[in-house]
Amino acid sequence: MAAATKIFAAQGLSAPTAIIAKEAGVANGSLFNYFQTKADLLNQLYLELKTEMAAVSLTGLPTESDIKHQLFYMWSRWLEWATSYPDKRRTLTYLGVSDEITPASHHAGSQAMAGIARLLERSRENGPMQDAPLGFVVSLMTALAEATIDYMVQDPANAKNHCKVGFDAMWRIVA
Amino acid sequence: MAAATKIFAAQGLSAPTAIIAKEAGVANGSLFNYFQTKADLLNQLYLELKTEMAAVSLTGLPTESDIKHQLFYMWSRWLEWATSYPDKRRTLTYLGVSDEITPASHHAGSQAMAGIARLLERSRENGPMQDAPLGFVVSLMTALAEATIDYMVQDPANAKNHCKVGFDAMWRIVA
Amino acid sequence: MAAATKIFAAQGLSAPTAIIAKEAGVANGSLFNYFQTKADLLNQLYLELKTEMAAVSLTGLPTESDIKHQLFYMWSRWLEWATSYPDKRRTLTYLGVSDEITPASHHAGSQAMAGIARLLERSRENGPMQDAPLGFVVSLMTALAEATIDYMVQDPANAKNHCKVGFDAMWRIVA
Amino acid sequence: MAAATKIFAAQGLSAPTAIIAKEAGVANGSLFNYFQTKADLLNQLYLELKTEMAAVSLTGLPTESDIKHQLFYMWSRWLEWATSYPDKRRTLTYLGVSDEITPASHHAGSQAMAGIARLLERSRENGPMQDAPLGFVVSLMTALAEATIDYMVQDPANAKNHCKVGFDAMWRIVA
DNA sequence: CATGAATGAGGCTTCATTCAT
DNA sequence: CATGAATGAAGCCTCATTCAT
Repeated sequence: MAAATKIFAAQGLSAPTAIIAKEAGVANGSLFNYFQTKADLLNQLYLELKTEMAAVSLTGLPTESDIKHQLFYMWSRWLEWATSYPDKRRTLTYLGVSDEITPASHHAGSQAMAGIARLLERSRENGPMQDAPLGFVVSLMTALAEATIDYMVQDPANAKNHCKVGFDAMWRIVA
Repeated sequence: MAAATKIFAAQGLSAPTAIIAKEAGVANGSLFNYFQTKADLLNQLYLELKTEMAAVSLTGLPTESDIKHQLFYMWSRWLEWATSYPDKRRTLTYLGVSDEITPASHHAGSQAMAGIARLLERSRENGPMQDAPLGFVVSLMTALAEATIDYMVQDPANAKNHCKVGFDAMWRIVA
Repeated sequence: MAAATKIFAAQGLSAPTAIIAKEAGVANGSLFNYFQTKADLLNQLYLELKTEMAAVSLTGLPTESDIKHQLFYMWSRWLEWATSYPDKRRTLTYLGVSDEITPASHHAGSQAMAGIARLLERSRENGPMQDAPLGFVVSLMTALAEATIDYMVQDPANAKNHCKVGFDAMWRIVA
Repeated sequence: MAAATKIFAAQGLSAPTAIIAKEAGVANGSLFNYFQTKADLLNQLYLELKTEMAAVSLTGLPTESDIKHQLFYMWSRWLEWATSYPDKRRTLTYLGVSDEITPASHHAGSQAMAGIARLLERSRENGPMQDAPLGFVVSLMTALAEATIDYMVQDPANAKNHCKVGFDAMWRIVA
């Protein structure tokens, strides 16, 4: 998985399985002892990365603090993870738009983000988006996060500031 | 170009050039009389679609109205274009993340959006993002637009409403 | 087709398509411009050989002679064809028992043998097998022909005699 | 062996050894503790089935009866065995035409049929094929048996009748 | 400039066989 | 003697690109 993440990040999803196997230090065919198909590998990797991202973002959540602080904590961890593991982040981005990822995987991916969605649900209570579908709000937040990450990666010197600016923008949307 | 747009939207960028040629009603070799390579086709298509999108969004801009109305006009045209030509939009999305698109093309694509950027520049004057890099603000707006389009396509019955909700969110970000 | 016949006769149906292409003097991939699939090649070859075999066996049939002479003429031509083109015959034998050959091809193959079946139908009139299903009689005759061919190939010096002995045996079965 | 027979009958001789091992309930590597190579397995299986077939056909032969009755007894047992164990029969057919089976195995297979050949030898005494090579006569009989079996399998309702009709045809050939 | 057959490198996948445990 | 993960050669097939007509 680590090898695949690295190679996909560098070469895109069209990278040959042979390269991944070599990176992993195993033989060409060995890869297919673990994944029946390349598409299988893509789907499992998608789910793993998505799950890890969500899990990391919620680990150590200060549940005692007020909701804005909690949301900011989650947001920070998310963006920190994405900028700390650019390969994982880039690969996850590729996978998210790949047509090899099945609807089932996409659905499972959304499930993994349920915790984040719940946080957002509470954040928008009484806010201007209280009547919009929650899925819509999640999509907007995700889009902002992605755009912010891009900017942080592109201009690392001010990463922390961009992170804050992105969060404030997001907060203005929901609350 | 039209044929390529249609085929890429349906099959992804890995669609064979032969299929595109057939869709266009020409011989498979003829395609290479117009584009030296497949990557060439991708880059030209990217630029064409991006330019069209930007042009459409600004055509008929009510320059006499206040800035918020102008921004909403642009936003509406953009999202209307995207939902009216789902093939163009989907293909443009694919192209946007493809590693076949050269930095030069990406740069030219940004140039095409200069008009939109100018509008946004004026919108955020004195707003909470007045100090952020303009490129960042454009990225956030683009991300919101994409997410909103996705939702409009997914739930066409309430498309108009989603469009408005998305705009209001965007406006809260900048002004 | 000729190349495939030769190679399959020599190496069995598991012969690589690359070898066939080389024998035909074309590139590896060119084969797939003519046959979508290796299975496709097998099926088309099966039909071609079966049809040729049946056609050759009936060409110049002495329709004025009595039925036994006609049957012997057909039988002789058949066995002559098989021994003259051992590659075709061997490949046809392989194809006949391959599970790559579709039921549709088998059916079409039987159709090709309709002329031979008609001859046999007339031969068995009033004979001991007049009440058996015609298909059964055809199968028995085919089986005898195959066995006789094997013997002719194996002992070419007496091929002509084996041919006659085989025919007499067959004639005793039907008339 | 039983597992191999079943799997080969269902999937052809190209069935993976791993599937056979699984069917046999052993690890895929264990198969190679008993057979040095897959070809080895094929050859041993060929011999076992051929031997069983011949042995069954001759068990309980009514040696006191006249030769025609003995031949019919043998014929019936043969065809009964083939229709009772379609997997064994089908696998034996595949093996018979496989190029993995060595000449030595083919020879040993013929040896196993020596008893049947002897019966046929006596049957054709003074008959129309008294001067033909015995091997030829055996081949013709085998061919008829195979064709008859095919028909019995295909139309089981009249199997017994087809068996008798096939025998009568064979008898007319030799006596 | 159009055509479309030919090319051949390269990708995914299978599977007989090995071998350390 | 059993296991089963690992191997890597080999096969089928795809497809961007060329080029003679």
